[in-house]
Amino acid sequence: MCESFARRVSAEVADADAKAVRLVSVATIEDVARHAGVSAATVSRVLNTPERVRTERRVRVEQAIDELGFVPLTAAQRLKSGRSMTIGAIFPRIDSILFGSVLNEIQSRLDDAGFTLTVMTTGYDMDVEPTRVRQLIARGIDALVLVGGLHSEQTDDLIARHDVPRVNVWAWQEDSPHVQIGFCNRNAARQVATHVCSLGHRKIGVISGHPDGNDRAKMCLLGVKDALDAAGIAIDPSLFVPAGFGIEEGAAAFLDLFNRSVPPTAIVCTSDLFAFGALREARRLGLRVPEDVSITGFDDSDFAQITVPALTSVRTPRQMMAARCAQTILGYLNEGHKMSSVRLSTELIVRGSTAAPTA
Amino acid sequence: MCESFARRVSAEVADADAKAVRLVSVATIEDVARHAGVSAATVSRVLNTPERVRTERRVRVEQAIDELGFVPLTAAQRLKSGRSMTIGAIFPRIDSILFGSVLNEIQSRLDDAGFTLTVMTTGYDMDVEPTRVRQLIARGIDALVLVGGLHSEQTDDLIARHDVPRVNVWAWQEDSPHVQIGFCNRNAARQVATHVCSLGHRKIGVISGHPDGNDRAKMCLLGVKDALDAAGIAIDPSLFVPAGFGIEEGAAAFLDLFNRSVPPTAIVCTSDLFAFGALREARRLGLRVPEDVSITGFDDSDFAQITVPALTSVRTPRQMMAARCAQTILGYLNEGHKMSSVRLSTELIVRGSTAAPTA
DNA sequence: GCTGTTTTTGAAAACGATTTCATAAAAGAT
DNA sequence: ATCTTTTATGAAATCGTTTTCAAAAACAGC
Repeated sequence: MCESFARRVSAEVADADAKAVRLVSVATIEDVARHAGVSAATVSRVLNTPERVRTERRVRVEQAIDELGFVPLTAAQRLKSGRSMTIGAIFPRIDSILFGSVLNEIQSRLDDAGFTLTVMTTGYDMDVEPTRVRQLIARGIDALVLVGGLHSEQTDDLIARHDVPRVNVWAWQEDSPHVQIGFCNRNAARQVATHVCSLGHRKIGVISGHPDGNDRAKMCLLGVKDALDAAGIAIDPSLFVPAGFGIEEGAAAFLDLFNRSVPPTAIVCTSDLFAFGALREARRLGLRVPEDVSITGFDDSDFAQITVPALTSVRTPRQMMAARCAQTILGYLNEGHKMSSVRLSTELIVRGSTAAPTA
Repeated sequence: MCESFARRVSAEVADADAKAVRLVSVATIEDVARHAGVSAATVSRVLNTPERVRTERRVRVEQAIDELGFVPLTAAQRLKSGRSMTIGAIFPRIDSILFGSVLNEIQSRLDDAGFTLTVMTTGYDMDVEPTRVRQLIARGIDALVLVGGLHSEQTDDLIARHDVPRVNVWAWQEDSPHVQIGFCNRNAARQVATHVCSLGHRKIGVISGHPDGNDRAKMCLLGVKDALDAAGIAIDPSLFVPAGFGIEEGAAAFLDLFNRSVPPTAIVCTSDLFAFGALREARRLGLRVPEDVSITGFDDSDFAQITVPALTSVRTPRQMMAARCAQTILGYLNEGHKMSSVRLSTELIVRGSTAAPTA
């Protein structure tokens, strides 16, 4: 009944003194039509195809819209037109220097095209992903952005069944059946690990994300192993320490590695965050970087330049990835262009945190 | 016609072999009803009030829902029930170590309660705010989160007219007419500036965000001035350098300040990012911190601990703010509890980047 | 001024859920 | 077994837009 009251009030207002409209609720398109003395259809046309409404009436309607503060509900639009002008994205988290900047870029590009981005997070828990997909589908998203190439069958199934255009970002694999806009994590990790090997390190610790359910972490590990193999270094699984996301976790993993009887001379981290934690912990332990231990990051975040020493890392094309992702989706939705995969390249950035091991 | 085809296919499937359902589009509640041999009303009840449906039929319906991969469209729900289960938030940006973590926390708390957060950004441009508000209102948000206390008249008006519950975060001011959950920026800035003054600095540079249209920046500047006043230091406007958001901008501002004939002995930054940039630039210029120049940050981000020296900053209660914000909104929406303002406190964290000036 | 064409317009039917209301079925009381 | 009460169910109205379709108005050409 609260609602019917609101509607009644707004109707009264429409008929009465428009100047006095304030703090009054929701006007519908019918209210606007009545206020302007036209039909609802005409109001709708003013909103969507103004060129097919006579100037004189259009102006009158626009005025009415203004006076009543009318905002058309997307829910009703969605229902009738089948498009929600919303793109969904499922990311491990919103924060983190990495995801944030990508989301920001995607969002602002979609915004410019009149689309809205709705972001949901998994907190790195693969099991909640199908739920998120369902929530987004329920919202009628016109397309979906996922992080990484590996997703549960349930996720894939839901997306396929509902025929939602889909783009995977942040990964690129030869044989993926999906549209993917990203880079090869394996290759990127190999780049930085190769650099460390070529400096002469033989005992190399690795701090990575948990590989289960995270293909990026998995691929990074493979890349590091590729490099070790190529350098003829035997893989010692005990030197591979998985860590949860964050600086503290990186620090803890570093401490773990340096509690060994013979600690590594270099630490390869598959995230800058881990490396920051490692750097901090190294300093706390009185270890000099890179003299006592070399440390590398992954992603070349903004903060890689502000540490002492600055962090050797591998630059991943996040801005470009975001831009191409938005562009691909918009091209498909607006122009009907086929979506296609894009493989972006990564670049090793050598800074002060790596050096040859001291004999 | 594409749509009617899809509907036809899904109907056929519903009648035929359900096992074969794959890559087929959207089932409606009617399809489910037909498939289960019940009415749409019953399906709706299974979804919303399952306890009022006989077990035997409920199971049949649940099975049908599963087999058809039915997901109810929120658009239709919104239309009928008036609630969208969506909360809107308008932030300057999604990335940035600060906003990201707050958004993440708000989002995950709302998620737990079945609400979705839709974030829109302004890029620090006040002029686009009304547009964002309009977009969110169009989406039928049940509540809105804004950053800061100062907003355009148009923004306030739209929100009021549409009767959207509103919470301002990230600021707290004595006389605000709105619900605000945050801290006093002025006070926080005063805390850190007072610390610098009490160390004996007399010539203090300030790097802050642009104060126009940004009440947080404005309040921070006032706080710094409060401290200088209290210490009996004359305000020198030329030492107040506004900067755009980011590390680079902080570095540039620092450089500007140190190109003066008599550079300051301490730099107060109203954002950790500025301070990181300043630290980097100081190192590049061969200046020692804190011996040659003291530098302070604002917000105590995670990275304040990993710089060398670690950054003196003022900790702002971001997690708590996010948590209370979500809690307040949920309490109002779900339980009807009146929303009320919360003033959170800040804490000065002294680390290695500040010291007394060397004579 | 009349006819034929084009442009504008409004009435009404969707879109896909929820919800009311009346009826049917089950349970309980005697 | 019958009557009352309670619980389950389905038909139909509804939410606020868009869109189709047919009618009305404007415009042209003669």
